[in-house]
Amino acid sequence: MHGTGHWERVYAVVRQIPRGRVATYGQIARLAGLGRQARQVGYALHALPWEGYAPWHRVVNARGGISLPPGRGDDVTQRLRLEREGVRFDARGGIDLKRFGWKRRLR
DNA sequence: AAACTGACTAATA
DNA sequence: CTATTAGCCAGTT
Repeated sequence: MHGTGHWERVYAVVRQIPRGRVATYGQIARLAGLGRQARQVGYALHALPWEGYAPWHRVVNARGGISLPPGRGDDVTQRLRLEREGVRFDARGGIDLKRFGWKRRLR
């Protein structure tokens, strides 16, 4: 079905992430009013209705790294897209959230 | 209906 | 730094 579940809420927040910025699952969960169910955020993104429904590639884990399991190539796609938006990865394959973390309003 | 699953996080050891 | 534990909860089997 569609529109069911609170995933739409997650998608709405993800769409607000500006280009060249990234947000963590926990952050999305909080902004979406889901409290601490960061897992559900990742789950929601996995179940995207279709590619382009929301910029899923701008969501990373708390360490600023990609959480997608390797093997499907999705992780590569995510990194590629982020780099194209100007997000830099360090040697460890992590993003400096201090610089690229999405600061929702403020400042 | 009960058990299992999972693109997570934070705290502990 | 890595490993383990617990919390969280909707969707799937």
